[in-house]
Amino acid sequence: MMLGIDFESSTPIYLQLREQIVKGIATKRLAPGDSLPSVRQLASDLGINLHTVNKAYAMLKQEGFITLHRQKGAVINSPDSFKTSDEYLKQLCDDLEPMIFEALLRGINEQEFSIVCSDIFKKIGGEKS
Amino acid sequence: MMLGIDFESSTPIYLQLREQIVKGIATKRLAPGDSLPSVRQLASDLGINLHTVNKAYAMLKQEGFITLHRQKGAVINSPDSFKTSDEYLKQLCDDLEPMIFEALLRGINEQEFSIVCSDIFKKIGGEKS
Amino acid sequence: MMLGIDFESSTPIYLQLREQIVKGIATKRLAPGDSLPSVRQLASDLGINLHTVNKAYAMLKQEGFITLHRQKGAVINSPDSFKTSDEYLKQLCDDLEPMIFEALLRGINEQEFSIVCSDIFKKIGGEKS
Amino acid sequence: MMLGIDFESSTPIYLQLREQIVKGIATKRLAPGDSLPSVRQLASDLGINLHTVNKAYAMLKQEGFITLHRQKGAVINSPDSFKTSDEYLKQLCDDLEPMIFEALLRGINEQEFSIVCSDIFKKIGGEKS
DNA sequence: GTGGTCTAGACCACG
DNA sequence: GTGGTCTAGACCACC
Repeated sequence: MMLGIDFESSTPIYLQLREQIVKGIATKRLAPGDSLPSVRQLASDLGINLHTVNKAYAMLKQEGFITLHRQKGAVINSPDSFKTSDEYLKQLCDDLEPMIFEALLRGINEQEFSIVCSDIFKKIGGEKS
Repeated sequence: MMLGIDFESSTPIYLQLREQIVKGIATKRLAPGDSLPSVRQLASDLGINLHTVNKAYAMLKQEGFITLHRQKGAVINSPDSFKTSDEYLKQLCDDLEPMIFEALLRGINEQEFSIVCSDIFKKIGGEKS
Repeated sequence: MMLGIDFESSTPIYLQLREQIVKGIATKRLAPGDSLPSVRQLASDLGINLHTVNKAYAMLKQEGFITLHRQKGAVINSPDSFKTSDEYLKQLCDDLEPMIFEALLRGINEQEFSIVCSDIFKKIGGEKS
Repeated sequence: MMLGIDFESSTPIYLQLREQIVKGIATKRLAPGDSLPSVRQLASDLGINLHTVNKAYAMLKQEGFITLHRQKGAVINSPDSFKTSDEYLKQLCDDLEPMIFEALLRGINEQEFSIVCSDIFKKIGGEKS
């Protein structure tokens, strides 16, 4: 599992970490039961702070994506355990809305926006190695 | 023009302000040529500091959405002037991608995601009063 | 003499006014001895404040470009009276230097910069109607 | 890196700061990858407020000249990333034009103006130590 | 009256 | 330690 961190990005490292792992699960490169590297391991691999990895793991745990075992470290949960919640759906809409407003303002209509999304889905499909 | 600020939100006030104004333009409630309240006015209306409003206005100006007029204050630009740029499109994809990964992970497939977007577009259409 | 003011520009109106008049003299559209409109006249023509025009005229006078007569109003001086001063030359260099630094940084070399200047001179030649 | 601020100047401090840094990069005294002092550091060194430095850095970041790194502070970008844009070229002409008009008016012809520019380029070459 | 600049001091998120 | 955000209050240029 390759984790690429962009140290110049404005999105915090721990969030990038979380995103990458989420991405790994979504694309099946990380299957349920798989273990993530230990906090120390990953931190030293990426050259980042322990706390940063910890924060990402804690977040993933809190969201139900992984389970933290004392010995086995971080383990990917079964996808069944984190189905769509109304709460999440609402969050998604709230995040999407301002993006769509801006897209509209920049001359992107519903159809074009749909194509952009579709392209991303396609790209993901291709990555499902 | 109603501007509602959520002081509890984790997104900075000046960004909320920006979003609201972008929204106002996208829904035609703010037409090209319309004036926005003065920095001081809006700040006092919202009970926030004038610098915060200033920052939002400066950003909108920099993005080409408004023009800071000599004494008429802030004026909405014509939508023709801020068409889609490749740069923006790339940004949009980069923002969208992690959201889509997470949606997938939570059991939302492409079609469902599309419906969510579509619903937002519809909602916007309705607000275009 | 057409004076075009850009109310959206960030350069103050009185400076735009000054620039335009300087331009008029440089391109010979305003010859020595010619009169400028009265302060009141010009202000009302352009829809701007009296003080603004006044400020521009005062500046031009102070620089020796025009003479303010009580009755005849503002009159263009002979070009002989405002020859290059060392002081001006120094000012010019100081203004030019940062622009040249930035040009360099943006990949414009001396020759290209020279062409840009040359083009402007050519354009001016053409306007000398 | 010597940064000299002229507190008497009418050009804002944050712009002077920006100019100086641009100058530093153009003359290679600041190479890609080099770090700038932290906002607080520079502010205290110069005896100015940290917000003023911040504004300059934010501007340089927005222009693509530097990257605000997570903890390494501000880092100079590679010059490849900020090549000439049409937009910039237009801006340059607009800035240059009035200066050239005034130069003409003060008896400086195209050739002499060219020499002035050339001298500045030479001077820069000399500073490239 | 407008926005632009500068200062000062505070809190927070990130690492 | 870093930068990002917000507040507060001041002065200035422009109109």
